[in-house]
Amino acid sequence: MACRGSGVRIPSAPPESNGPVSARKPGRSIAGRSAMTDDVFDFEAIQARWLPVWDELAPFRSGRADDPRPKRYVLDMFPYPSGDLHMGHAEAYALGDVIARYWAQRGFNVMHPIGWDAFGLPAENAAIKRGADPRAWTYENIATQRASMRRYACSFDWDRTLNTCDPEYYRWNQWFFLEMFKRGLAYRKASSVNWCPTDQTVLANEQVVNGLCERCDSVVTKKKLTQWYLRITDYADRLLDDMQQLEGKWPEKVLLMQRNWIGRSSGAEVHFQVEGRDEPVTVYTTRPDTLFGATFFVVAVDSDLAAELAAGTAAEEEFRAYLEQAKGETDIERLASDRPKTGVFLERYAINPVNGERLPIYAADYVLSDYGTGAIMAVPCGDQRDLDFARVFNLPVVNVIASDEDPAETGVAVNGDGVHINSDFLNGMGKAQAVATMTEWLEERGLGRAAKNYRLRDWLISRQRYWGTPIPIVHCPDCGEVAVPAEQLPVTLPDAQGLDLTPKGSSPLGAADDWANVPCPQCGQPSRRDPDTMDTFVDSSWYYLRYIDSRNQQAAFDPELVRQWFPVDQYVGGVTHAILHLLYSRFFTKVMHDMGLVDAVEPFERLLNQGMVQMDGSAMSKSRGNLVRLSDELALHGVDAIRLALVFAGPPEDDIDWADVSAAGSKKFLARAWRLSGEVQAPIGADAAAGDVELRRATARALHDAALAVESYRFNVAVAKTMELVNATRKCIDSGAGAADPAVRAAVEAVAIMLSLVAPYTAEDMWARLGHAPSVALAGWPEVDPTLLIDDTVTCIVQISGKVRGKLEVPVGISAEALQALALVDADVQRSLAGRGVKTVVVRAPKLVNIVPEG
RNA sequence: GCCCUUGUGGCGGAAUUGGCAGACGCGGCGGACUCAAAAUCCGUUGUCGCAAGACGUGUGGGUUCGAGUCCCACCGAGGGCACCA
Repeated sequence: MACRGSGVRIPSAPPESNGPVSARKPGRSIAGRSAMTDDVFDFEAIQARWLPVWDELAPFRSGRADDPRPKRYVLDMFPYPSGDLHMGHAEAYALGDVIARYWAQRGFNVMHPIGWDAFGLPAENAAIKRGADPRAWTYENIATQRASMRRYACSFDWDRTLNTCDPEYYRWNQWFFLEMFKRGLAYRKASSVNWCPTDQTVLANEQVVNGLCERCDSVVTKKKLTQWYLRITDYADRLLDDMQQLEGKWPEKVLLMQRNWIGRSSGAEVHFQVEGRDEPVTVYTTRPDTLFGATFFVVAVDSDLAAELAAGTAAEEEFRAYLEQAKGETDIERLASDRPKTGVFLERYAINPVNGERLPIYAADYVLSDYGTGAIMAVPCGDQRDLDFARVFNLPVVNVIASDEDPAETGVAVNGDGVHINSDFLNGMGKAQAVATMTEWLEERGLGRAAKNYRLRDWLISRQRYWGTPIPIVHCPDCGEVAVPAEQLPVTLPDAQGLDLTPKGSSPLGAADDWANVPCPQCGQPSRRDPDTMDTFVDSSWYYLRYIDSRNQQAAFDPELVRQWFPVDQYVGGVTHAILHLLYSRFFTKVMHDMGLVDAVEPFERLLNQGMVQMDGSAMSKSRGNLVRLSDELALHGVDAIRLALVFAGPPEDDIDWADVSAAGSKKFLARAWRLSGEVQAPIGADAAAGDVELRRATARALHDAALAVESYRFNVAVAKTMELVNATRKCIDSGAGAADPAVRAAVEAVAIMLSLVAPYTAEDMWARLGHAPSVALAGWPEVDPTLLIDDTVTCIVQISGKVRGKLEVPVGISAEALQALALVDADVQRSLAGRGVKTVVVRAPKLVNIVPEG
């Protein structure tokens, strides 16, 4: 069976000097010395053999203070403990592990932590459904995932784990919140907020996708509520400008999405007098140059200004009805495209500051109350929305940008650059000059000024749910909002026992009187705790800092340790978090920088977004019936084969269709590689330089190429290079220098080390069979002799008019003249030239000659 | 509608950035071993053609001695943004 040809010997067990290792090898020490047992790749036995060894050796512990190796922080997005790990986790963690293990092999002190994002709605909802305690349910799931992760054998430092639902963790959420509160970065305000009727809680803007709740797809409605916010808008410019240093290190797509989300625009504020009102009304516009084209004025229907302007006018009743109607609309309805414009004339007029024209004021729902000032000057010739509105209400259109088409006729606004007309002192100017001139004109007269605006809103963090971090504020009838003193932190969650967790629009914590009733920390009179909990994105906005010092009882982390490890060198996770989590984390990092806690201003040096794992073209899910269970696949093919299959399937950023992946093929390759380790006959330390030079070249090339591939995220290519080396070694043993050649040992050792990035069990077993002590994970990436990367001779391609017509084997150092001469006398070339003369010859020595014939 | 990304064998995907297209693997085909199968191993596999050869990287044009790679136009797929004044 497995014995092929001659020269196959029975491989010996690892030397006894390995002590604890050989003692742990079932089947090998007892009856396992037959060729049959030793030459069969038994992944279950291999997994069972090495897991306990690794537990003991802990090769990836990163906390030693005296570690002289340079640091590298590799971070995987931590999982949500909603059940066992699935295929998506398997891919993400396999990819992150390749990077972490590679840098460990390269001699870095790699910190590769893992923890659990353990607070949040899914856990709570699942708990409600089963009548279980969310706490018990969460910790059970964490235990399950933890066991799965251990078996999945990522290079995690198990000394650093954290759960965000532990009081020792969320205590520091509360501490940060209070630090922000002190600095005016956390504040409470009444505002119209997004409300999910299913989850019965408010949502941040970022959690509303196309008018639907990001988690449950319910249609989101609006509610006027007083809630806690974090002042992320204070950091808008820095969040935007600091992205320059991420250029080329983060996916362009993510940077673009963040830029769009922040949505900075520049223009001007313009003050308009309103008849019958003392104070002018200010509007924001990106096109102050089109002020002469303003023919009416619009205020957001749900703004305070609209109500004020309507009060006491003949239009008041109509306005009220319109407001009611607008309030009842969901974002879905409001944002529907090609929806006709609606509005109400308020019987009031604003005065255009540049020409004194009276502009009728309308209330409309197409103007947003929370962007800019909630009021706009309407320029129908240049703005499509204003033009649409003008056409519905028969308002005049004044063209201020020269164009062949008349917007009033065509219904298409002219919104680009162009020569200004009908614009008095701007006539004849282009856009840029006109904007500058008008802004200056306004500033000189106190009628306006240059201004910037953002799409980004402050981050609403209150949630009316149980399973989260309590907001550490006490509401006192006299003192108002009072911070819980730092020494009283954490404010722990009350027991869920006896609380009604079903969503009902107010926080379950508010009903826990024993918990909620406290004396005011300032004046001592009876007060109540804030009943809301924090958005779980607060938890994940700084967990990567806590890992650095996760057992610290005195502080969130030691700034000195953070100085050593921060920022994260490589972050790996799904693109689904391109806006929310990454934006919030960047914000937190900047706040902490301002607090003097961290040096860095950006948390994540490099970012890799892995794709999703699908099945038959769509996302795996139980309801679709196309769910591939990770645990089944692991049992069938083994951990290494699944990891290898996922890494080899394609570029990490691309989606993987499990239907296109061959786990069986991966297993076959691993067995093939593993078998080599039993055939090596040269002793440890044999001088490879004395071995077969072709195999030595192949080994050097493979190590070199695989390293380059890993460093540029082309992990699939790194695997292919490993496969090539296995093939070359196989060939060398079977039909070349033979198994005793020292180059064979060097090649197989290189295979084990390269394989250790993707298939740690197989690699470790190979390493032991080669006679080495564990762990292969820290064996070190072999030095490559650069002279082996350069061949003595190369194949020179001879082209005629760009088509390959001949090949020459030439020395690498050949001169262009010699090569040209050689090419021209080549028999194949002469035949193809068929007597035609030579016009020009392009020589790129030593690899290419291109001959251009005459005619 | 606007912006971005992308298009290579039956399939997943390679190609030192302008220099042998299809590395590596899956699948297929042929063979060895086997009573047989599985496993394993060897060979083969872009298309057309018996062959020499011709044609081939979504389509059409262009630049170049030479284009998967650069430029223009179009077509298809995926993603982001979408009343943000």
